[in-house]
Amino acid sequence: MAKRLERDFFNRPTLTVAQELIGKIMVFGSAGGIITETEAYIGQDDPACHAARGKTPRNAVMFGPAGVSYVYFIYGMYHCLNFVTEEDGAPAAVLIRGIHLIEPSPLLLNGPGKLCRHLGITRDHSGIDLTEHEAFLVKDSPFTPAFEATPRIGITKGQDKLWRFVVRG
DNA sequence: ACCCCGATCGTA
DNA sequence: ACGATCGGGGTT
Repeated sequence: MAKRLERDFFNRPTLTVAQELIGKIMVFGSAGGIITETEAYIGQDDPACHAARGKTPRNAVMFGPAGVSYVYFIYGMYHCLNFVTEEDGAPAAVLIRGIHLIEPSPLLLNGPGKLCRHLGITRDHSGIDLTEHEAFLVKDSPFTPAFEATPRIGITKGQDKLWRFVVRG
């Protein structure tokens, strides 16, 4: 039985967490699957990070403790799911861009908007402590897929950084 | 009060 | 490669 990832997993450098999340299992209600694609967004010096221009009501949870969900609404129609990283006070998070769903039926959810749409994740699911919630969590797994690093998708600033991690093949 | 733009997606 | 789409965050 795979073990839940605790706060000490998320409370580390964001690039480490983003890479190690590849292959881990996310559980959301009755849905569960393998994380296949992530992106790192790190603090004030990352122009693509929502927290680049300081704390606002929207990005406030990024400034809080690690292991908490951060869901935002974008393009007037999509939601995107992140996991907060780094120590309390340091704004950073990992965007979950892809999941290979296993339960209740196999399905590849590639793309953060599609992922949230299919699972029914909205801003109501932002600010949830994944180390405490009984039906929203991340579990360890026996998988350690090979992955590659690329520029992040859909951003106009910070394209020089190879902070997207995606399963190879 | 309001303006503007985006961590997207699907089709071409 | 590009246009549809539009809520709401950030600033006035």
